[in-house]
Amino acid sequence: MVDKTSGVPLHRQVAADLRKRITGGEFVPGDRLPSERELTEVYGVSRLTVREAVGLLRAEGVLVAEHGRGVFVRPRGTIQRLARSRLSRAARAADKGAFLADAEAGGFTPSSTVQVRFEAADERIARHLRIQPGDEVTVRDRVMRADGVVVQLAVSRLPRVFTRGTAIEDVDTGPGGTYARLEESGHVIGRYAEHVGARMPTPDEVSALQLAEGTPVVVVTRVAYREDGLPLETNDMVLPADRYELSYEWEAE
Amino acid sequence: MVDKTSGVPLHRQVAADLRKRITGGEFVPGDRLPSERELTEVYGVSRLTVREAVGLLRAEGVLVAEHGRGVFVRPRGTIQRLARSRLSRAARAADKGAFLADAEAGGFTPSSTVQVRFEAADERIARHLRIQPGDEVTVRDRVMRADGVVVQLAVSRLPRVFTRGTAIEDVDTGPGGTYARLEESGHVIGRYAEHVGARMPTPDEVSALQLAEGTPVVVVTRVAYREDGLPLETNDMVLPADRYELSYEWEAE
DNA sequence: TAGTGGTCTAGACCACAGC
DNA sequence: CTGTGGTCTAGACCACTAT
Repeated sequence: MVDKTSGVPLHRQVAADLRKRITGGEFVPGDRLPSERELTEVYGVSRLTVREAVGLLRAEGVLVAEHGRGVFVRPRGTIQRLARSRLSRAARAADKGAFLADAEAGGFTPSSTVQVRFEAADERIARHLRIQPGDEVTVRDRVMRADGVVVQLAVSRLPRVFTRGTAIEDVDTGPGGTYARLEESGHVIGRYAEHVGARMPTPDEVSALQLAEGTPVVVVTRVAYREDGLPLETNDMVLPADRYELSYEWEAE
Repeated sequence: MVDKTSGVPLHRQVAADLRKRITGGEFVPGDRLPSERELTEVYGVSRLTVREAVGLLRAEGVLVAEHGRGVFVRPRGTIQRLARSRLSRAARAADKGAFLADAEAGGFTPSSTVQVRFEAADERIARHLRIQPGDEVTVRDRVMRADGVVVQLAVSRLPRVFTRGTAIEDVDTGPGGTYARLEESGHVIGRYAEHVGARMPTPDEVSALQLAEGTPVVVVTRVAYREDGLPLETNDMVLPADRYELSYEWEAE
């Protein structure tokens, strides 16, 4: 039950109690909670109050609701680990782009859909690529799937001067992907930088990535530089935070 | 207004319209929206429906509500960039730990509160540190502030065999911090690894970091290795995602 | 004091899942 | 068909902010 005189909002009391029962092991991942109407009787509050409590825990990523079935303790998903080694030249030589290398490591069947288009660089892209805003860039928009489910969105942008006449402007870039084509054109990759952040997804991303409520997205912007330091490509990746962990390692100093 | 026959839930229609008006520039960050009661008249729906719409946009991090004042378009915070160079030995030689180096780069006044305790390693820590679960570890629990506001939580753990008799077991580790003391004891850092993820914060983290609704946290686990590959330390950091961006860079191949 | 968001109730109907 | 979560209304009172 709840204490209606404590001053603590009832839905917070209910949420706290459910959270405690879940972390205490009374409900384990995958379990169905009592229905909302049952919880109104258990706690002696209205249905809206129960729904607000459940809503808090959904926003925290603790619970997921399934229409017509019930409210469940969210099952723990499999974490896919991405290490920087996925960008090794050795992997490219073996005909694999970064995502195919991930797939091999993760043991899933990869597929992806690509759209190619051309646009004018906005201010952020221009800064990353060290070009002028408005300069033409080649844009490769990819939706990546593992065993059929979308797991990653990636938008790659290159100054068009580097892609004209290459397979980078085709949907299929051929073995080794974009980076292999760049190196064939004499643009040898010298350095990578990745900028990592996180935020809540847009509604578009929620549907594209089939995100459960309370799931943030990890946003990675990778910039690939030529050996002389000139930026060649930016790649904006959006990953569901509950399915990915990124790993970086480096020598001290 | 809304279309009550379209089948699309009213609160989603309201949320979509508000989102469009915000991205369209009708409301800019910091602006106050019309009150909930005004919006009920504008859209011709009940107050709960308006509140559900506002709730969606709050969960997305688009809006923030202030009790008694109104609902506002969330102002964009300053992004603090963390690069791996903060861990350079040069910075340590200049008497600065990683956080002080960040502060200098970011132009804020740093302060922090530290608690030291000892505990038995759990399974995850044991795996990272390559010790047995139950082995004693020294735990340094830090709350870091920039200009007085909490910006980062960090929990550092080291096998106690490396810290006994050193200032690492004191609240004040002295110039250069934990890593400097380790190196003085002959444990020279050879390599770092960072594992990066994101999730929604726990209620404790929400209050400790004063997080606005719809703000995920970035979770970084850093492992520092000795030159011979032996793990020396794990550091679990929790950062508000709206205030941080992490940067990593490395040479190709 | 007036206006704001925060909380809560009682009740209703709809859409979906599963027997 | 029953039970589930999803949506919505009308109305009420409380807590906070600003004037």
